[in-house]
Amino acid sequence: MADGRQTMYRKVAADLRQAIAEGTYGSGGRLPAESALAERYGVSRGTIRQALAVLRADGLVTSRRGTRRVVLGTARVQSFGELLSFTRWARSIGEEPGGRVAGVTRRPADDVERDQLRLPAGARVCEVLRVRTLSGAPVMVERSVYPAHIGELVAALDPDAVSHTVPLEEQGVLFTDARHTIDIAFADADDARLLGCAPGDPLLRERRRTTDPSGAPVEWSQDRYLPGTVAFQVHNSTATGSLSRRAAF
Amino acid sequence: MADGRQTMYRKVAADLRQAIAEGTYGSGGRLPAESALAERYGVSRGTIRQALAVLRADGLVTSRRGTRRVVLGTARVQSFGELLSFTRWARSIGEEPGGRVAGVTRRPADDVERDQLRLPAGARVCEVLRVRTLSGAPVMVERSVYPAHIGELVAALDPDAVSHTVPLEEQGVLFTDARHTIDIAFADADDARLLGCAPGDPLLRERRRTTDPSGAPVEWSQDRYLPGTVAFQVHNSTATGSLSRRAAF
DNA sequence: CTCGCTCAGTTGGCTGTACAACTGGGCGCC
DNA sequence: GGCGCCCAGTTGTACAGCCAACTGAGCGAG
Repeated sequence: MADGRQTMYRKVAADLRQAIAEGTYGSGGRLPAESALAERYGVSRGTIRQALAVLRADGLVTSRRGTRRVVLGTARVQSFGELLSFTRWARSIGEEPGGRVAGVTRRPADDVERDQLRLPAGARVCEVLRVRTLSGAPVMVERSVYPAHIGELVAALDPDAVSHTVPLEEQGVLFTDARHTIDIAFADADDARLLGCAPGDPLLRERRRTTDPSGAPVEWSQDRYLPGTVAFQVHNSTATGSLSRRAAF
Repeated sequence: MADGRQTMYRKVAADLRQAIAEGTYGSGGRLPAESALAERYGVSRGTIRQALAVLRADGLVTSRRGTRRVVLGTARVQSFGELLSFTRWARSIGEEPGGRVAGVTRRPADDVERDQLRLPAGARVCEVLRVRTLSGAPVMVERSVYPAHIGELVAALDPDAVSHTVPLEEQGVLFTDARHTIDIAFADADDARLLGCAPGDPLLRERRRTTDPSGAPVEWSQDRYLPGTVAFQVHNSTATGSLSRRAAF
């Protein structure tokens, strides 16, 4: 998963994840007890519990007082980076990502943008309009709005660059937290032209605000996917929840 | 909420959540150190860390080695129950939920249903078709498929009952984990008739598989929302992730 | 045979300790 | 003034232990 930090609980979690994926415990089967795992890996029970919390958050196992953990499924969960970057995501599923910048505009931030990016009145932003392709076919239109200082870095990138997030991270712009809102939008003239659909056609919309390690917003993006190209999947439990349904009126 | 189990870390988490919502630390402000919170609440640092992990999962605070935690936002996150039950969700946002059963069918499970509900070949299921309303206006069509033994309980419910999940839980059917897949679907004849739209109109689709504490699937449901009525929101970070994007081809 | 009780096994919750890794500000040097 | 180093403060990781709460299976009484 490209996360080089090798701590014990990550190693244990990775090992258990692989064992589950290989069907070692079966679907609906039971995991060994925490104490047994602790002995097997030569670590304390606390470390095992940390590893299992990761799998739990990924929706791979249940956990309930009194009985051993049960395998829920073998779902492949993407790392944060794969979710954030269209390029990384496409490569992780074996598709060839592409993209073309269709427009860069610098202008004062509107009210929504000032709120989302936590900018002062009068601040300027940089908006990048891009169409993203899989194996050459247009799939998604991306409207990313950056604060001016980050926008400069983006604008300086090679217009043909497939990925923007990767070079940004190399220049020290880190993405660590994101809030996603998913609903339906209808294609405007730009969408229709870039995606090859008709104006008014429905698109799956993901709006995303991303923040850096210090909690400062670095990106406010709106991605619009052609129907039938992607779906979003979330795991959720009484113990761990990050999904909510919002009224849209 | 409605989670009566009063453990220390839950109390601390609830208290901090409220303080954040009230703006005590400001947006972008910094939380007290774990050790300071431990002293304030009279608990160990481990318990504080457990409480903060909850807020972190909800996307309320960052956390990074070396510096104090930063407030990310005050987003209201719904409990698992509010997300699972249309009725509870509607009430939590101050709307009056309604519903009407438009059809109950008992039949052999198809391949997808057998896979999702982990049923043996030849098993039968019970499908309930319902239209859900907010303040009388149709908003969503729900197609829920239950294994036969649970389907009997559902079919025995009052047809006018607003909520199905609440009485089911009272009868000992517990919902603890769910996997949601969100994309676009197009209205069929039933959808159009029940929602008052035209066949072929786009709908926001949420497919959901819910499991009980032992990991056994109890429900496989497909909900279709009229555009503009709801949006789904997810939090996500390098540390915690349960959202993924899936190819739909 | 059935019901209820007991009990070993298991996870949840909490404490305390120690050290590692990292941040940000302040201080001193140039 | 500007630069780099150092250090106090803070969170991350890991260990060890204790008890509570709960489950499921097995046993015994009726």
